[in-house]
Amino acid sequence: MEPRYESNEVEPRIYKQWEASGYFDPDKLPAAANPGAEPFTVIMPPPNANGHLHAGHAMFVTIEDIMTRFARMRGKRALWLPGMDHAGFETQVVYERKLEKEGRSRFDMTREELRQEIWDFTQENKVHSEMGLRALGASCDWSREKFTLDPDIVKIVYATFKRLQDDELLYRGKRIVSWCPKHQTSFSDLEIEDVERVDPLYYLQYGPFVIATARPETKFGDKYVVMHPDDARYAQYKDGQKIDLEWINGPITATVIKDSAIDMAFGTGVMTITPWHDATDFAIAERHDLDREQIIDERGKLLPIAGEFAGMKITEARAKIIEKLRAKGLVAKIDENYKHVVRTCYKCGTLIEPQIKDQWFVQMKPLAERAIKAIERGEVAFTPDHYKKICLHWLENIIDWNISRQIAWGIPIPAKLCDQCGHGTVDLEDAVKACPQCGGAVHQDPDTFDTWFSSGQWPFATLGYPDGRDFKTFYPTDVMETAGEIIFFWVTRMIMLGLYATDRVPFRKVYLHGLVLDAKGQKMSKSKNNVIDPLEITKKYGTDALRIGLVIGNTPGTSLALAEDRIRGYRNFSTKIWNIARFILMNRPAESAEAGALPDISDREEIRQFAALKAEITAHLEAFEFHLAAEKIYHYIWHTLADKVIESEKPKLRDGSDAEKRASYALLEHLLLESLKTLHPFMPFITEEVWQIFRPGTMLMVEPW
RNA sequence: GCGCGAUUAGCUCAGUGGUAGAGCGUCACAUUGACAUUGUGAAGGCCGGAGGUCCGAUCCCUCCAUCGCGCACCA
Repeated sequence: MEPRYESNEVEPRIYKQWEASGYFDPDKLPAAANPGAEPFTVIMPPPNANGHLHAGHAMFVTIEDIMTRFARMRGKRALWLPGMDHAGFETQVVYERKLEKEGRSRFDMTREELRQEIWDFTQENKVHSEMGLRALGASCDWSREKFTLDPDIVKIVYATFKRLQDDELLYRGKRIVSWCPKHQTSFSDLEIEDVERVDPLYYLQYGPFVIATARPETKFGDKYVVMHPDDARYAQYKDGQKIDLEWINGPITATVIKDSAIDMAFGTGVMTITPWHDATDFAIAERHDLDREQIIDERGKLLPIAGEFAGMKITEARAKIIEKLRAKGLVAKIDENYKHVVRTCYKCGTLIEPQIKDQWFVQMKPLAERAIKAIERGEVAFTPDHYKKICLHWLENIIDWNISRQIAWGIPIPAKLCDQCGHGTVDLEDAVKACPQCGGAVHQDPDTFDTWFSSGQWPFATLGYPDGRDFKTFYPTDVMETAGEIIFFWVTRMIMLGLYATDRVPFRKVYLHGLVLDAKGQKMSKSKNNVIDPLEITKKYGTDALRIGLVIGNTPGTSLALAEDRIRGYRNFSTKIWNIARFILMNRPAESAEAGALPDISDREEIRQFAALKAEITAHLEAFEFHLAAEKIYHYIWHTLADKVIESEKPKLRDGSDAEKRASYALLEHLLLESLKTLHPFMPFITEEVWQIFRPGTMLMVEPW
């Protein structure tokens, strides 16, 4: 053996050997020959094909690889199916930033040009990410790799879309949606971030009433004045009553509306409504069948209805509008310290401008009900357990899902829209030539799907639902391992869509890991310049050191501070293992290579002790207690095998009889090989390398656990 | 507002109904040894606060505090 362990030499060599062996493919495993072998399936959360791997990827690779390797060694037909995500909106944002740096803009390109450029961009990134996963030791089956834009995946997504329409769970309609004026697209409720702010609250004189608003710039079209039906203060005003009054740009006639959504305790208990730009107001307008007018355009600028303010951005218009209202004597008072919550784009922080738009919505309640039942019945179990409650709470309060996005990069929505009435018709075969509603001419829906609509179908789509052989063998999958952060975006939707499409849960267990933070416990971000590149750590200390460093001391669901010190400590552990192996090999009796040459040492106390430890570790792995399993084998190898057993055998190895020497060697070799096996899921490279030095021609990855 | 999580050694975190553990750091001693180091040992914690259950609570229950995070259409 070399005096030093060179991870940079060993790791790529070992990985190639594994890959060449074919054992990543469950059909080529020794277990495949055994008809009784249980399948074990993990579908990889596909990394976004828009950038490099980060520390979070190293975390998921480590945990999923541990699960997969453990299952494989236990004789299961282990499948870990890799993939890459086109990541619609996320990728388009990344690409737009790139364009911006080059002095270009997506608004100067056709959709087709943009799509082609982003396609090339993702294909390049995909290769980087795939190499990164290999460097991290991922024992996934590359022959089954999927991309979310693969034609077979798209076909399955389309079939689900159609089925949703046939089952009347899909509708297209003018609904108020969350619109980002910067990104020029609508979102679902999950892409919105609520931010607390302090703004002025303006009390405006509206005829005989005083209304409170934080957004005077939306008030141009306001012609309904709403109050609670039980409000004694306004009992004199009747529902539907007309009132003439002077408003921002001249006299108007307002109509009194009584609606119990009004909070009598807020402000004056009276408000005017702007249904086009506010969800509450929209709901009131729906109930009373009121007119809706657009005030603000898609870029966040005022429309002609604003008169002299038309064309202004809302932020600059606000002060000027208040100035004018003040001059007209319509400002009753201003509360400068009004604390409220505003909705912003999760990506750019721009204020969300609600707009009424025609979008595709999935009616979620029926889907959520099935998911709730499945979770309550324990058909899907969560680690850590408290995520169960979090999921149920979200599912119980679910709202309809807007799955349309006004961006080029994504799966095109297979539908035709009517030029005249706007009606939408799902059309998978390009067969719809006229609007079934009014007979008008139709055009292709220019929108794409919310990327999560397709990712939500990932477990069954990747396995070739409904007829694929893999689907029959490997679905439902065993575990979905992913980041706790995307539980609503992804996990709950996979459960709902999986149940909907296949009538079965997509996975039996969900394991959620936390964030990987920097050494100081801060979230990594480019702006803070504290991003740790896992591949650099790997080069410096070895992948094995990084992997076990991500596992020990990390419980499911909690975040982990990644300190380089710790990884260095585990690099030292690699060195320790190497030296243990060297020492034992140095003491190998000359003839031991021949079978049966070593004495039987199975009655030694050390053997029994190890067997007991192994049983504990196995139980921890079954229970997803990877941190305990890893710490126990780590501690055993260093502080029992090296510090105690080897030390106590040294005198016999040096001065004992031949028989004693051989017995000592047999004991140490047995304990080392068993330790390597137990450590392999955590530190696959060094364990494989050392194993093959002792057992040439065999492969630890497929040794029986 | 509702909910969830956290609070344990200097730091980062495990853990258990029976006098508290790891890694890193600190200190002392040893060691050229299988060990770009390692070994032996030490210091260091009223296990956030207050009640309760129990023979016994860091662990279970209640309340509180602080921090973090979700969810929430009050203009």
